[in-house]
Amino acid sequence: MANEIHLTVGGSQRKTWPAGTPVGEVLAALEGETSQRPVAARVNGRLVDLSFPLQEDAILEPVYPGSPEGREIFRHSTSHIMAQAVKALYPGTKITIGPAIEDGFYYDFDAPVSFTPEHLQAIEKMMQEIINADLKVRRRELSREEAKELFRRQGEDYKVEMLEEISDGTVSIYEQGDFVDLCRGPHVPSTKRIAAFKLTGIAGAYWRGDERNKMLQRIYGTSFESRQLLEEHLRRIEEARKRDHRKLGPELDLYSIQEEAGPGLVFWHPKGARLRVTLEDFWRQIHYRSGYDMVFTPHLARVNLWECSGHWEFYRENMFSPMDLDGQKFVVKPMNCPFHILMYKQKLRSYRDLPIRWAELGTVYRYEKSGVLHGLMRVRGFTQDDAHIFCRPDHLEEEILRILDLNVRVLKAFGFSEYAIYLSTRPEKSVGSDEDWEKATSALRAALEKKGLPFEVDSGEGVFYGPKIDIKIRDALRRTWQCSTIQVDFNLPQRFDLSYVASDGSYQRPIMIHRALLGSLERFLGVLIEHYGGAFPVWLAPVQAVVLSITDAHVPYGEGVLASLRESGLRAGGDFRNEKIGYKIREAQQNKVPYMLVIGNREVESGMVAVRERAQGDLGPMSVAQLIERIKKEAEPQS
RNA sequence: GCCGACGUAGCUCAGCGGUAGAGCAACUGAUUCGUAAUCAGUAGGUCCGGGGUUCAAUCCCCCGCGUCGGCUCCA
Repeated sequence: MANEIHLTVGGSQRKTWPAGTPVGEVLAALEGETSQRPVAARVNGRLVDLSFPLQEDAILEPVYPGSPEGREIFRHSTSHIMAQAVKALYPGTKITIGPAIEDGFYYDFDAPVSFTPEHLQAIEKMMQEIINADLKVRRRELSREEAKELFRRQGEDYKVEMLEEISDGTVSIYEQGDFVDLCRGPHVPSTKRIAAFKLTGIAGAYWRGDERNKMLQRIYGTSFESRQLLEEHLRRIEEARKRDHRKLGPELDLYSIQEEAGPGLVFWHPKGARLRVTLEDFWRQIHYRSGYDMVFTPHLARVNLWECSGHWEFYRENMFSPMDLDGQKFVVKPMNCPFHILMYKQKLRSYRDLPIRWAELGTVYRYEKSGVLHGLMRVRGFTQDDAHIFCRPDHLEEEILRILDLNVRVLKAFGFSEYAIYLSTRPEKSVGSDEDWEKATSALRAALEKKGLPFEVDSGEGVFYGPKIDIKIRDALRRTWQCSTIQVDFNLPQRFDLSYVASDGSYQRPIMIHRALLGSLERFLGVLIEHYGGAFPVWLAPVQAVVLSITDAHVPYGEGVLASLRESGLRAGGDFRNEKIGYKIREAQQNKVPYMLVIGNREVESGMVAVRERAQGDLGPMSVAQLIERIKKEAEPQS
């Protein structure tokens, strides 16, 4: 005799059902045929399969494929389908793990063949067959021992290894056709529910993410609840590809990286250099206005300095090998801090001198493993927009607040107003007293709160020498980039025995703050190229305007216009070649120059220029003075 | 560093065991033109580098270097 249970669906629908009814049946009866079908459900907040039998009164919420949870579920199911296809096509393949990730899923395999794009096509075909076969996805619970036996018989060593480490007595497995996987679920009820999928890439990945372990083969893919959404997603990837700074940068003649010179070493061409100079000028100005001083320090130092700082001990694998000079070892700097510290120590400092704020666009060299280099984003020589603040403990919160203030102002100038902020706290291995850590961490936290900046706490993710704030910016394609970092340091002041004379005549230890707002100029410029898609705003554009002559007869007038633009400080160029105007416009447009100034008979006669803006098109005639004023107004950084 | 793919003219790419080709760009000439490509001609290559196999290698094999996709790491 089945008991009756009461179910609440969608807040209002209360109904009575026989106990043991599967979730899917209840939802199907309530939803009718017309509405979107759920892929899973929440029962009293817990995610379950549609086959889950309801045994007690519950609040029932359907999970639809379009929701973030729904997507995660069917993507996870798609990864199972892929694993099934791979096992069917390539016997002997061992499966490991295959989760849903942001924008898709992957599955890691230990396979006897090494996968190529052609294999992916075959796998996709097989996956489609599995989907068309409408295989039911069944959940089963068994004891850990039974599961181990099951996977052992199938030769799934990785699953057995995983089971060894699971402490629960019972585990769940999911089956579809002849495929079985150890999995928590939930999953879609049938393979047919995967509307649109695509395999997107092959890569190596270490078993359990540990480089000492075996390298497995990972296949990436994605799936969506409709074909249109999948196509939209693929278009977005295409858009990101078009904006790739590694393509746009050389195309716009901004920079190059050359095999002949070495990997990860950047050459800034004239246009890229203009961009960088503009950025640096802005940066220096805003720092002077914010109470910083600029310093310059050497690129080399005796290895002893790095021994004293601790870098030689802890950071050596990232440093270029020392060079022998007159029997002494010198090292190229991977960081600027020890130099600023040496400058601090040049004289006795009074508490009245603090805080000292020293900023430097310091070029550093770090040995990065060859496989991690990536355009401008990850290089071996780069310039940090570095600063070190030496202050008293009672200054700390105020200084952090000032940094955050400056930080936000600088980022906003480039149109970055959305951040993901992380406060990282004390890690296991660290130096300094509990009290220091506590004070510094709460100063960081208080400053963030006062600024009203929302943040997440990354527990134990601080650097060994102190807590830190990291700010990631979100770009025009909504991708995030780590740029700014603010780190409190108890370690270096102690290692270098820094001190200041306090008001009572005693010697006290200053606190040091390391901070970078843009991070590295190379990376930041790379981010900017992608953020703007190469079409820099007028204030940054390496060339703000080009003068285009229609025929040779207009060249002298055009040269005059160009001269006055340059005279008034604008970055202007001219294209006076014997080419048709359409050709010149096309080229200027491809170079993403904000203003194109067309010069023909009409302009020569009226003493004007015909202005074309790269996005708005033809703006009509304007006097040169008017134009200069317009561009100058647009060229002021927004800070 | 690890796994895999790739490397042909400045760029995008074709080719293939018998000595390398296109389009765009460059250069020269003609054309003097009004808002995203005027026409014609010329020139341009250690086919990433080094070994090996072969009568013969850009092509096949091995070793490097570099790039790309990831992993690990990170500004």
